[in-house]
Formats: sequence, structure tokens, C-alpha cells
Amino acid sequence: MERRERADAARNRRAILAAAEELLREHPPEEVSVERVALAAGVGKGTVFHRFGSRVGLMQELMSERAHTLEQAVVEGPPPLGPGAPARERLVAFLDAVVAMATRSAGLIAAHEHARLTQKAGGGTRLANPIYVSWHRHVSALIAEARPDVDAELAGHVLLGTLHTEPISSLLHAGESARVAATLGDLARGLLGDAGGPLKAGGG
Amino acid sequence: MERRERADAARNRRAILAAAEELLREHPPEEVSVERVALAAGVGKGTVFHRFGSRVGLMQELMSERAHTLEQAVVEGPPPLGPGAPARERLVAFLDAVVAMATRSAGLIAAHEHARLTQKAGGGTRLANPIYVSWHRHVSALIAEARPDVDAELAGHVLLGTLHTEPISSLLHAGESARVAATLGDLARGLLGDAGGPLKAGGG
DNA sequence: TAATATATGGACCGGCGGTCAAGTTTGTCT
DNA sequence: AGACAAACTTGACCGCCGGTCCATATATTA
Repeated sequence: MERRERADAARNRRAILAAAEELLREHPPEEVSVERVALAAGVGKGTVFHRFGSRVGLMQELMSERAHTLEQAVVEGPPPLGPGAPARERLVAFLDAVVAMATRSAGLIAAHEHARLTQKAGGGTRLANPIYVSWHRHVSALIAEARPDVDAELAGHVLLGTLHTEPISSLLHAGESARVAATLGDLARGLLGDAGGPLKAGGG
Repeated sequence: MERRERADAARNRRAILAAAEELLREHPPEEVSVERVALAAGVGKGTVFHRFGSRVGLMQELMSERAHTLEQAVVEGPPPLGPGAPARERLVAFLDAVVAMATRSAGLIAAHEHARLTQKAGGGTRLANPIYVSWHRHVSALIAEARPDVDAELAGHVLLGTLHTEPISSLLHAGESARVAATLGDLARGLLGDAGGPLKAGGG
């Protein structure tokens, strides 16, 4: 049987995550070094690396926290997000939800991207991020279900990857998330061959 | 009247660009430091910074070189890339061309992204990259022309920004550019309300 | 309380992008 | 040709980064 995490360790883990969250809320990612996070959390730099392995690991842990609720809503929540609705509606609902989450976490997403690109070992692709993988699986499954003839895997990357992109990310940060959600919806509906085209929803 | 660039300076500039190009062809971006480029070019590190200002500046210069021919084809070349064809066809042709260029420059694009995110001054958004700006202007103008009701600016960012994204970029590197071009075409046609939907072109 | 597994912290490492003052080369003018 | 100024080159140097290491401190268990 596994030993539980020690109490002080758990306390520090929470302190580190909270400090990182706050720093990312108020500073651009490249100004939030691991050392600063450690300082703000009141722990040593080594402790952060011991807990999270690397800068990337820390960012991924933060993202996991936030993604958890969305994950649950998708697998067992009510339609249109959860099972039961037609694929096209589920896809649009999911994109809306992801955009909403990305809006709340704009700085974090940028920081994660920043960390991924600056890490020492070059092998870390985005496909090593379990959250991205699970979201992409969901999106491409929905696309494939509605349109078996399109390249669902790739279209999924386009729709999701966009949120990691700098122009979009800064738009989210500026409060324009409605536009982003609308445009992603237009693209998704267009791809899935919605009757009436993107006009109806895009104008809102 | 402006003085011309000195002969030795011009020689060094070309040596630096050539060395950077070669290194990026054979190594992942995070292994190509400015110092290594300088070493490979047979010049001092300070010279690189003197010529190009920063790592980002160097990468942008490389991209500018490659983008030049495409730029010309767009403004004065024959249709469907150049003026004369309907917006929808010009858009698809342009996306094809951009994908082709991105395929040839996959390492460079990644390196530019890498440089952008690791630079000291945090102010450098992608919108400071003149090539991206001009391409985006072109794409969104075409979208707006064909579909005044959609958010052309944003849709343009989605279609173009995708190429800077890691899953797509690695696919390009792996020789799957046809899939990428097809999917972008599907999305573009879907958004623009192509009769018949994405089926026709996406299946190839 | 004694023993043991676990957690801690900060000095340390190699390497990065970027700076700069001092030295060298080039083009120009007489 | 010679002399002069402007342009160019250079590499030691700076501050900082992500990551490592291990002597020390602490929580847990018996």
C-alpha cells in the first residue's frame, strides 16, 4: 500500500499552485520564473522542482486543476455538452466551453506554451499534454461522427490549437471571447455542413 | 543620401543567414543558439546582434527572404493566386501556397515562435511580424469580400495561426502537407459557404 | 523516544540572450 | 599615397534562467 503524501508536502503543493496562479494573473509568462514562484510561495526553489519535476510540470498541474470540471461535464453531464445531443451540437457546445475556460486561463495557456518551448529537453510536444490529448480526442471524435469524410484529426487540431495561438490568446485576454467562440462555431458548422451556413450564429 | 552597406558587412550578413538556415535544417530550434549561428558563420556573437538586433530579428529576416516570392505572386502574379480570380478561389490558392512555404520552412517557423517567446522584452506580439500582418490582411480581406457577415479578422487568425501551432507544424515536417492544405481548404470553403461542402476537395 | 522515510532549500551548474568598450577594416577625400 | 572618420567586429562580461544535488530538517511510525 502506498504511503500518503506528507502533510507539509501537501501544504506546500497548494501554496506553490496558488502563488503561481496569482503571479500568472498579474504578470506575463516570461516574467514568472520558477524561482519567483518559489519565493512567492515561501518555499525553496528545489521544492518546486521536487514536487512538479519541471516548469512544464507545474503549468500542466495548474491546467489539470481547471480542466477537471469541464472533463466531468463532458463525460457525464447533461446535453448538449454531455452525451445525448447530436454531434454537431455537442461540438459547438464543447468549443464554447473550451473558449470560456481558455478565457479564464489565458495567461496560464501562454505560460504553458512558453514553458514547453523553453524547456531543456526538446522532446516535449504538445501531444505529451494529457489535457490537450483528451480534448482533441473528443473534438475529432465528434467531427468524425458528423462527417466521416473529413480529416477529423487535423480539423480538431486546427480548432483547438487556435486557442494556443498568440493573436487569439490576446483577444481572449482582452475580453473578446464571444467573437472567438462565434468564429470557431462558424468554422465548425461550416465544416460539418450546417444548413443555412454560418450566418445565423455568427452575427450574434 | 544614405551610405551603402559596407562590403564586409554584406558578406557577413549573408554568411550569418546561410549558417542559420543550415543549422535550422538539421537541428531543433532550441539547439540553435545565436552563439552557435555566429560560430558556424565564422563571425563573433556581437556581430549577429549588431546586424539583426536580436534573435527574433534574425529569424524574421530569414522568414522575410522566403516570403518575398510569395508576396510578389500575390500582388502581381497570375490568378488564382494573383488578382483576377474570385475571392474564394484566391483564398484557397493562397492557403495552399502558404502551406507549401510553411512546409519548406517548418523548422524556421518553430524557431521564430521559439525566439518570440523567449525574448527578453515581453512586448513582442506576433502582430509585430510584418509578414504575418501582411498575410493576415490578405486572408481576411478575401474572407470579408466573399462573406461580409463573418468575422473575417478572426477567421483569418484561425486559418493562418494554425501553421504556427505545434501539432500542425510537426505534421508539415513529417511530409503531411497535403492533408493540412486539404483541411484548411475544407474549413475555408465551409466558412465561405461553398456549394457542395468540403467533400469534393477534402477527399483527395 | 528512536528509527526511518520523506521533504526541504539554496548554493551551484551550464547555457542563454543581450551589451559594450576597445580594436580593426573600409570607403572617401585631398 | 596617406590620413581620417565612420562603420564594423569582437569576445569577455552581465544577469537570469531551468534544473541538480545533498546536507539538513521534519513528519510519521513503532
